[in-house]
Amino acid sequence: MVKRVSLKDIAREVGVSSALVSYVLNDKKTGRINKVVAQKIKDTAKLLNYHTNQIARSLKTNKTNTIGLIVADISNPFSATMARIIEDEAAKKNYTVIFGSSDENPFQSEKLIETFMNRYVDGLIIAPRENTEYLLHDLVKQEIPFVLFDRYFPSINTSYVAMDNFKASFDAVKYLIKCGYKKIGIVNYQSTLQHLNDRTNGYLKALETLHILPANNLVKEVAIDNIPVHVENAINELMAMSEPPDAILFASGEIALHGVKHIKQQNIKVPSELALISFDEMAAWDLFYAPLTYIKQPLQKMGQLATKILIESIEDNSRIQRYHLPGSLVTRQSTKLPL
Amino acid sequence: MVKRVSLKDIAREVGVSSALVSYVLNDKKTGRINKVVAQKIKDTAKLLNYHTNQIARSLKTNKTNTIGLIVADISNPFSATMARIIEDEAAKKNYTVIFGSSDENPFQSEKLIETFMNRYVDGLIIAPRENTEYLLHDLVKQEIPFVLFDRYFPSINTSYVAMDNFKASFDAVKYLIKCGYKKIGIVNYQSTLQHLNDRTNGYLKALETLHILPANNLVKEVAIDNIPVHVENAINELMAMSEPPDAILFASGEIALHGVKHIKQQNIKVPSELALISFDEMAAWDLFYAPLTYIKQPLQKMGQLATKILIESIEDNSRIQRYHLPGSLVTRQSTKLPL
DNA sequence: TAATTTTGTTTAAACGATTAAACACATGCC
DNA sequence: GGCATGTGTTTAATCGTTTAAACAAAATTA
Repeated sequence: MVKRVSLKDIAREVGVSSALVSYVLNDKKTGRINKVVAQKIKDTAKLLNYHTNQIARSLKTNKTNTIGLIVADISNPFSATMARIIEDEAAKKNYTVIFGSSDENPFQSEKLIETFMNRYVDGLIIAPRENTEYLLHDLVKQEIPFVLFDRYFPSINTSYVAMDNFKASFDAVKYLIKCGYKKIGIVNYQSTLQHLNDRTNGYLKALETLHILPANNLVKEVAIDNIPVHVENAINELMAMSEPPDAILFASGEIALHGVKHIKQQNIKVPSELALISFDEMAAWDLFYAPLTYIKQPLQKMGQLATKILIESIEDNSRIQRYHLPGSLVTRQSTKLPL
Repeated sequence: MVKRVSLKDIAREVGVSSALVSYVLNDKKTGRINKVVAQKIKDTAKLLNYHTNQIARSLKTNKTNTIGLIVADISNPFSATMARIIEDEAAKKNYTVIFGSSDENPFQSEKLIETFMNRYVDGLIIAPRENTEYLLHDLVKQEIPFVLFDRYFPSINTSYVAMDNFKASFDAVKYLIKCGYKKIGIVNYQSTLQHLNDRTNGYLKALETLHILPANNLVKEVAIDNIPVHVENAINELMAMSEPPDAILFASGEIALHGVKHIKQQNIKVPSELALISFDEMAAWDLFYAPLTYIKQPLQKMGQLATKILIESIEDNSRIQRYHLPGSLVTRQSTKLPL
């Protein structure tokens, strides 16, 4: 690699000390510096194609202007979209993003956090996986700024940005009932994550509120170790019931993807035999013969807010902020029109 | 933020110089160091929860163990999948990835490269956008290791990893002909990018080889400024011809997505009235009533190879390597069976 | 004119690691 | 006993910035 230009090189060229060059290029002490000299320094910097060595600056200032982003898996559309929004928001404020996929694996999460800390990221944005509270407690103790998004732990004293999953679920089920569906099932992950439980709870609350008996066996929870198979089984079990559901709420896009594939294969007619609603927006919903009604997460807002909160807490050490943003139900042909 | 433990802290604790601590923790001069002292240093490091300050190390060694990844848009599935593969491969070799989306915008590309260089990334993996040859020439001149992927410029003397787009297209068209289709159209981007031209060229070559007259107006090129609308128009034009095509090859998943949506809306029957093949694997293909036949890119191999080549050229300054990896055609219901 | 203030710039230490070279001491050899 | 060699550790410079403090000269004030 070609040797890069340093402050010293500019200083030598202009015939001043490198301190002065630093002051000029950082617009400090502007009142006192000779305008002519300042201009000459700036010109020379441009001429020599000087660029700050961020590494050296970081070492001195203890600030890297870097955010670490930890998602479940950057290759899934939800994470990727989030990454893009965070990237843009961070860039606006002059931060760069390094990312890692935790793969729903606690060791991996720990390793990522360690890597990021060794690189002295200024803060972290994390979609935490199950059973990683201990890691977050560590972060709190070390006073490292971080913000959770999508998922959160009520017990941990930290900022987060999530959708109001309870209400989104509640509203979706209310809509199904309004359409005339009577037996509504849900397929969710088997998980202790609060945001997923909120989805089931919102579903149950809606049934209760609207005086529909929730049949226990209409709630299916699938293990994350082999989603396609578990989802198929869940649907088979639901449809094999003596009184099978007339509508299903899928608690994530991933679950719905496999669910819809299977339903299509089984020739179950949507929405006449079975109505469907899914969490998350996906391109795939549009290609199904009955485009899915889905719960749209406010990704843009979530990403921007998370980034904003993080940078605020990096820069002003501000207080904890928690948001449950409203989702919106996008109604389409996988559900009938309301009665 | 809580003060972190440095080499000096360990040195003080153990009662040795920080140089010795550095030697021990980096396993250097192992032959000469007193085993007892070495162990004590290691124990103390663990006890104090010491972690190398990568910033300081980087400043001294001029090595950041960081790779900069520049994709068109991290939120699109192709880029995101690639990012994940590169992340994993890089992590294995102890590199971290920072990413940026160029948005098919040359200023943005330039800015990203600059940002990454200021952070002294050890090398770059780039899916370059149109008209950015000048940036890459700069990188070559500055002797910064980089590898292109997906896209490449024949004129630039650099390593790259791409699919053999020409052959993939050729094979897809050959397959369509084998199935009995006679009038085959293609919808591609309007672009000077070699890998996209290869797709059209492979298509043309296949028609020529198999003695099918290529009708010029069966080749449609859409501007990237408003893909959905341009794709709709292209399909409308194709289908309004006196002898409309009986098969269409979509040169990207994005184009196909909008194409299929429109075809479905227009009630054109697939594959009886119109057969479809798309580049790229997408979850959406499975939900269409006639799951798409598609050209699967060897993403895993491309990502791993690109990362491997980059790290090699960072570490051993190795020579240029260029790969055109074979794609594979996954045949499904959007094309009839071969005659 | 001397003291004080202002203006413009430099000095030097620091951030936390790496590493060549120096050093001190022990051991082996003739 | 003297010299070379080996063993174990330290010294000190360096990477490229930032920044408090010092300094020198010019301008202002008393």
